[in-house]
Amino acid sequence: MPLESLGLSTLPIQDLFPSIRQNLARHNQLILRAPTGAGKSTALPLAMLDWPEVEGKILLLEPRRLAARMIARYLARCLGEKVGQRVGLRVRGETQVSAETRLEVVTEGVLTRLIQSDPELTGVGLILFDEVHERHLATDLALALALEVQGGLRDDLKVMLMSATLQGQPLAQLLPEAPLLESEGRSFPVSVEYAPVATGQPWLPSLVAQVKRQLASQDGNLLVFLPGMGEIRSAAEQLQGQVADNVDICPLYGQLSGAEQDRAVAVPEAGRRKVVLATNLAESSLTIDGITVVVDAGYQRRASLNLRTGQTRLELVRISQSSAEQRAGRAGRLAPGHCVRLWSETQQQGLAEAELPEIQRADLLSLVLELAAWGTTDVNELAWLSPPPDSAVQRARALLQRLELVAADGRITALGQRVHRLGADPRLGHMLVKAAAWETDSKEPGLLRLACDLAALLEEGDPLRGRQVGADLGRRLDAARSGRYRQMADKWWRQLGQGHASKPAHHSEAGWLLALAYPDRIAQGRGGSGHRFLLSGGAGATLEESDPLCAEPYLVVASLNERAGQGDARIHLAAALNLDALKAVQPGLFETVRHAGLDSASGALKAERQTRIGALVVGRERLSDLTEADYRLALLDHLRRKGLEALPWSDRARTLQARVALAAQTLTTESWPDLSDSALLAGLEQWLGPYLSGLTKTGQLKQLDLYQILLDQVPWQAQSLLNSELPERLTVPTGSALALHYHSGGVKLAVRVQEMYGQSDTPRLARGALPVTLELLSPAQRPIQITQDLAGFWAGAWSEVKKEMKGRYPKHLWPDDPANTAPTRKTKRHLT
DNA sequence: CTCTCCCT
Repeated sequence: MPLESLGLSTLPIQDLFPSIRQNLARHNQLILRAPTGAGKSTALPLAMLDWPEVEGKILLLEPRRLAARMIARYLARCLGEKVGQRVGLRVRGETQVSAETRLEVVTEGVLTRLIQSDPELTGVGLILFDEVHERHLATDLALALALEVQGGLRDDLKVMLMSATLQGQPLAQLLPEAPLLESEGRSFPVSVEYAPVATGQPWLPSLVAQVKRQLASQDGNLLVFLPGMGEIRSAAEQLQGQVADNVDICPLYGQLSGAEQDRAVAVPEAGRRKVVLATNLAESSLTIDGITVVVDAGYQRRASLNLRTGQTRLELVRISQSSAEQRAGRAGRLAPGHCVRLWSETQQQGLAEAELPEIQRADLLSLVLELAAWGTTDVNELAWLSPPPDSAVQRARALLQRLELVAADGRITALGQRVHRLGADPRLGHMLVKAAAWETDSKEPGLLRLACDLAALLEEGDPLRGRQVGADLGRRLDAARSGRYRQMADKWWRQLGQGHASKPAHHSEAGWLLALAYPDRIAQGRGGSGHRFLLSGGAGATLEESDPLCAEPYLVVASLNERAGQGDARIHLAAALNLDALKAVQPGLFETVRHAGLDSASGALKAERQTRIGALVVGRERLSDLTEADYRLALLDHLRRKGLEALPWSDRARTLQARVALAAQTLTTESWPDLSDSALLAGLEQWLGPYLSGLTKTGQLKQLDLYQILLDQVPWQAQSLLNSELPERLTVPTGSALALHYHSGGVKLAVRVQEMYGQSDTPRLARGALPVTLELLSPAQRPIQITQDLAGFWAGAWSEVKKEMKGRYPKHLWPDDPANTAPTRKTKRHLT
């Protein structure tokens, strides 16, 4: 069809059409760089409907539901049709496709599901990935699966990656055979001004001043990029009353209602101007028309998984160069614009080229379950733009196993398949399926309905966010029973709810239900000031001190945020937990262990039977039948807490540690034990345990001969090699056997220079692999020279040293050719 | 002083 008739005649992407067609005829992979406004997600897919090079259906992938819906509507209108005719739409909760549909606009998560249900993607000829540069987790996963389909089952399937920028994106590395086509965008020049904030100064006041300056000096509307809601509110307060009457201040962030967002996006009435204070939302998700000036603070909040604790933390970080460019571009969509950056040109060079892709920093629980549903237990089997980090994959798999969604071999279980089908977060999905089963078994009505309400609340976000109402989830349940919350909860209830009550059980059941989703976030009050808690996963967490939940001995924490550099995480959403109720339904969470330990106050040994949930001790029973094993365990426990320094180290034992470490590097024909501090601490029970027999008090640890115990760890053969090649002492030319000083990097010998006469070159150990660092001393034991090259020293610096020594110690012998002089410990008088 | 998305 003629594009002119669709009002798309002037789009830059058209110039590339002949080239795209040629390449589609010859290749099944293609990379297209096209900035905003080129027409890559509008004119291009429409034109493709008529191209003979494209057979079958076209899938256009969008990262966001809103964008997918708008594009589908726009394209259908261009064809004079409704969505669901030639142009279809498939997003969560909305499917409009028919037999007539040739082009389906879908979100990335939907493609993943399509591939899982039909791995051959029957009828699909081409997949267009839009906005690949944003590198969402869903993009990377959908792409990896699509390439798997293409490589293994469908070599006729065509895949095209479309990205606004290639800066820092490994697209060509992943698809080395794919031709790379580049299109111009359609935008106006944006002048960039660097206005750095003085070091050590808070940046918000500078930003407010800049906004006022730009309002005075430039025409049009301003878009200001800030990291979060808090900064936006504070900036709005500082600007209020400080700007002209015709200027509106419009906050814009995800948590605002649709109407409030619309106000920020709308074009102001004639004679009025606006300042939009926005988060990252305005960088890619929302377009605001009529912006001529961008003021960029240069920060964003970014979620990353903390591998140590398994919690996600939100950090304030600098944006990337690529992101800064996208933000600046927002000023040049309709006319030439201006951008002020609150950093310097030097700092600009220091910014990362692109954002770290989500797959490299996010919690991978969903990703690993999606892969298991597809049948992959080894993530490295797939081709990734950036591979998911092993450590995060292992953590995700461990939790999925704990939730019984995957088996020990990594395969998905029947329960896992049911949870996957729900499309909920795996933790919440587990809670939903178990709640349905419990309601059936216990005949207690409304458990499933309550679980559905809780899951919707946690997936869609806190309806009371930002208000000072404490962390209690119960207070939010009523606020989250309408609108989108209701829609989601109803969907799950329909999937699982046959024969279940439609009225939710009481709030007080929320605690144990949530423990099904968050077994690692059961919290126990730490006593003392009352707002500090310990989590079953081992980390600490705190409530606001005024929060009524502080009075609860146990909580389940549904949402918390670690703060970089500060100790405990802050609890945002939690429910009180009745431990007895939890034990009745989830006895498997509780484990019983015999624990022996030394009372830190009295030093006396005590043994108890502890009931634990992960790191929490929730019950204790004193035991009186102490055994030798108890003493041993208690002493080991004591050492683990105090560290290796609590052992009676001698110089000789420390030296042995260093000798064995050096032996492992230089004498590789033998195998050597790892006697490093970290290995010793980790393996305390194995190497030290046997020597603790008969000891009953910490004071008796002093009796241990650590040198001998460590030496016992070295096999006999290796011991004799150690003694010959890395000896404790070295015999110098005078015959003195001097102590060698071993350390992690090598070995040193301190010796009076006169004792080295007659030695022509540096002595070497470990079959010559290790030169001895010589610290040559004056007759008064003062250092003269440190060298690993004795021959060089004799031939070079010695003549100067000799002169100085002669002046200071005239009674000693200072020869011209020390390498060929007899060594001595004495003065000249003794020689004559 | 909680960023933003997504799920047959």
